[in-house]
Amino acid sequence: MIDDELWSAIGDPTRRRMLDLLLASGGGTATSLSDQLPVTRQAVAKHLGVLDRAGLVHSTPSGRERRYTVDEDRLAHAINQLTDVTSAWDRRLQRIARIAEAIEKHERKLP
Amino acid sequence: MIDDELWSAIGDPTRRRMLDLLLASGGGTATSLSDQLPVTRQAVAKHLGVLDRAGLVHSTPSGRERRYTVDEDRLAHAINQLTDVTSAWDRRLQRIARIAEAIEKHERKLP
DNA sequence: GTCACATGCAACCAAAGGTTGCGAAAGGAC
DNA sequence: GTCCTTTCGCAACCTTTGGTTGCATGTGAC
Repeated sequence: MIDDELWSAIGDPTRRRMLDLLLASGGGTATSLSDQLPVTRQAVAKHLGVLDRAGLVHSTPSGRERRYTVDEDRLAHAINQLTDVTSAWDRRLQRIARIAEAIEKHERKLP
Repeated sequence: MIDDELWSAIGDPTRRRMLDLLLASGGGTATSLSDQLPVTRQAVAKHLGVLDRAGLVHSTPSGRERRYTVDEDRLAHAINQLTDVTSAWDRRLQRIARIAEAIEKHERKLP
């Protein structure tokens, strides 16, 4: 089964963009992230708190700033779960498509 | 780019379960869904409204009940977008893994 | 006609994403 | 050292959203 905290952590579009930015630049602070996002530093800080509780990022204080980096193993885990969900739906859709096709073929025989 | 309404529609865990139930039984009503879910009929009705606005389900009134079915093409589209996001992250993680490996190899040469 | 059941609508509540405002700690300029 | 800037953390507040209860309406079964 899927870990709901993980999913809800990456379910938010702002958090997805944050993870993207952190991956692209190899880490960052609440302030540096908010520069590249359409929300305030405080909103970013709250999201970082969510990501931290989900284990997707880790933070280390360094002087007057606090640097966040992505936990790549954990993110890979989350991505695997996402893939599982999508492939499960894919299989179900394909099964339905096959059934629909069979019904159609069946009905063509008896007008 | 990703359609945010689509993503947010399938981003909610209850709505995901609803789509699953609708696919499994080939359609259903707000009442029949709420029987199989831990929420009230009215909550289900609201979710069905969201899914309907996102184009993921369609409804047809039939007598005193209103029957909902999944728009499979649209859901397939949403799943494709999900797949795109996950594979984009996958590629990025792999690139980072390669870089990290290269750095490690480089540092082993100069103690 | 009456009774049961499914729906739709409204009011209300709690959590989450977002904002502004302020006080405190670290670093650099002088 | 003092001053100024920057970064952070905390609190109060607003809005949206997922959820509830309550009630009125419409439709099928008897």
